[in-house]
Amino acid sequence: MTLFRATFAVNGDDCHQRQKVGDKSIAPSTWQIRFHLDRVIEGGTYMLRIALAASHVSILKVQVNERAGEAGVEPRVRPDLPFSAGDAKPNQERGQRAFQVGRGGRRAPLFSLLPRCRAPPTPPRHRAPPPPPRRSAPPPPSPAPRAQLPPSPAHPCSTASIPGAASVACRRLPTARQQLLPRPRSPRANCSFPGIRPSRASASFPRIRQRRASFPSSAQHQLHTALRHLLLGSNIINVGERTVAMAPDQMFDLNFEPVDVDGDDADAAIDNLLDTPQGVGQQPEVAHPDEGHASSEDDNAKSAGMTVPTATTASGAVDVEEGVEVISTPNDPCVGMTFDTYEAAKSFYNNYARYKGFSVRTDNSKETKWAGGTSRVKYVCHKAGVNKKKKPAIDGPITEKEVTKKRKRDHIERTKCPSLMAVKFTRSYWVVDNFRAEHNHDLVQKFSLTKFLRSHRDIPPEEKQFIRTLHNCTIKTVRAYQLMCELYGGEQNVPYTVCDCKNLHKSYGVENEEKDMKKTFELFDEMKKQDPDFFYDYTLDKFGRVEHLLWIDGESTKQDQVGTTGSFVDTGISRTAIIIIIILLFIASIFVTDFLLTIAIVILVLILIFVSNAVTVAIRTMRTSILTAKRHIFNMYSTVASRSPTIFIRTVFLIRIISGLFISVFSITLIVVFQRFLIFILRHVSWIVPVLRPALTVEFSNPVTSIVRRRCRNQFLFPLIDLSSTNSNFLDKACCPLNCN
DNA sequence: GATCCGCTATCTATAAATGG
DNA sequence: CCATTTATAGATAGCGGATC
Repeated sequence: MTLFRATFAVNGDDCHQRQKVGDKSIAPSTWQIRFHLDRVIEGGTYMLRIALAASHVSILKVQVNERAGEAGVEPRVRPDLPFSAGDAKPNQERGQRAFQVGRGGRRAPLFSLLPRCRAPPTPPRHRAPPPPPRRSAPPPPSPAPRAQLPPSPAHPCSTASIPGAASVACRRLPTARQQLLPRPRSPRANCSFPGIRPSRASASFPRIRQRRASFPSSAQHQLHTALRHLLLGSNIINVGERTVAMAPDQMFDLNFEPVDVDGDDADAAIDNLLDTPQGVGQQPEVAHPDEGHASSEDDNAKSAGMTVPTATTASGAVDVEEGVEVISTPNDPCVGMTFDTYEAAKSFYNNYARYKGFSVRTDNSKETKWAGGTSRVKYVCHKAGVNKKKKPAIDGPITEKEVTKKRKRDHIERTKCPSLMAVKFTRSYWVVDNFRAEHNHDLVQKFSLTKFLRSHRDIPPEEKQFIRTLHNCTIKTVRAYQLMCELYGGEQNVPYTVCDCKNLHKSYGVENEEKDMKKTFELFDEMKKQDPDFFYDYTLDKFGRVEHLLWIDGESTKQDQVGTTGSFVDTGISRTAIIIIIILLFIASIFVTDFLLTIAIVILVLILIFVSNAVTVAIRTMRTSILTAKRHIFNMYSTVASRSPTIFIRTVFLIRIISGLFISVFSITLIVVFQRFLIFILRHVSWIVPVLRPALTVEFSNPVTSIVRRRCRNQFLFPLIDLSSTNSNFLDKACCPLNCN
């Protein structure tokens, strides 16, 4: 039962900020969450789950049962739990516990503290042999026979939250039946090793967990320890002589009776709940020899001063401490290894490849009739095969394109690398039927650099959502990436590049590409309701797309000051431009004796000056009077006037040319009257609009290519477009009365 | 006949250079 | 810093020969 879930978009202002009390003093703010429970089980066990994001040194203080101490109300916290020095500061009065995190410069890693959704566990088709006992830590006895019943569908995890927001969620303790089910810890069950016990470094090397393990350990360990004590201390784990925990993937309903589990599982449950990588911030776990190996290559590399991953590290963890990378050691693939899906096989091989320092691609796949689809897939090193032959040079004259300097591109030189892993479908599962480990090229030795390899670059879904949220909050792409670097503890830990963020940002624009016109017209309709004089019209091309768009706001005709307000039609003419034209005419008459040539030169100058000026005025008008929101980070002038010569404003063109010719003969007053007369005609003589529409509308693009139009729409109308999700109030801002401040 | 293997052509998605 | 462009990687399918 999720009681509260906060997001930046909806309630970003609900962040727990300090409050000013009086002039100088600052007091912390407090959230109080009340659980309205219909049925409370006395002596039951309930779990409070907290996600915390802090950018500075922060103190988390949790108080449970504020009525503790009152008559008939028992305090539900254990005041006798020890706290590690530096990890937590107990304040045990009235059941309070306070923890300080983020101290020492390193900030609490964000995502490692957040709950996440897990996919429903896939029942393994091919069961792994029982693992032998560990040497270092013998496993506890199995509490109950598992996997006797088919796994129940996982409850939809509703605890996923937008990063950066606090969330409080509870989960249901497992029922007796659920305890008999295989614990969906990881995709490890999707893989089995013939003759080899499945290790934590096997196919259970989930990418997301591996990535999360790359957070720095110090602050994470602090918070982990703090929350661990909090959970252990607040009657979560102790019921009688047994400890109580929850299944990691089961929702916790406060109205269900809790079920005990053994202490080790409780320990693991909390580890899983906190989503903290094993061993991070603790003594590195010594891996079993079966789990990996420290090859002679590694030793050689070490002796050569290179940083190599070692086998004696935590599972899946990569940390950077004083320049030394620490990662886990996945098992090598071997013939006979089985997987549920070929995607799982690829994921496993990809993780192995990242540890080794190469990238993976799919070489080819074959289909057979009996399999009903792909039956064999071969994954190879990214340097397998040979580079494509370049097309032979075309005889003939050298074109301009060939002369133009070509871009520098990354080039992967394929070396016929023999490394591969082939999996074959055997009617029930996928089995590795071929594996070659040797490479004929150098591998990436430093683990943190492997993120640049193609197959290892990825932005996890939750971080995509986070970046999108940042983007909607006007945080630029590069800034968002810098933030992620900060959260990861350094750019070397971020599993993607700033270029990936840019491309992700670009994809957001593509999503809205088909919505912009609809949103624009909705906005225009709204504006028309508020401004009865507002007028707009449009034409469609043969494909039904908006070809021309015209709008006139009501303020344009009410302003006496020509040239500073108005719409695309009423762009007016600036007095500065008039002076310039008179000077140009004077100069031209001095140096050019031919009358017609003089007129031609003047017309050209007029076009250049007026069109440019008109666009400038129109852009300024749009910026100040219509697009009132703050998300206008685009260079309209360069878009319309400089970069797109196909775009011009016919209306302005005609009006300005005619006006400019009149300037040399008549007074400025006549021009103003003429312009206002045109506008009056446009607004009040209905039949003239369709007649003059082609000349009175703004040409946005060549309808064939639509590139210019898309560019113009993306930049010019983008603030009107992205109305989804977080900026739901943007429309209200944009629809405020025109020329409002 | 089914399968495997190597090679090539074609298409698509995208990384990243480029210009404004 | 952003939108646009474009070369490239990767995916896919097809073909022919070899092998079982």
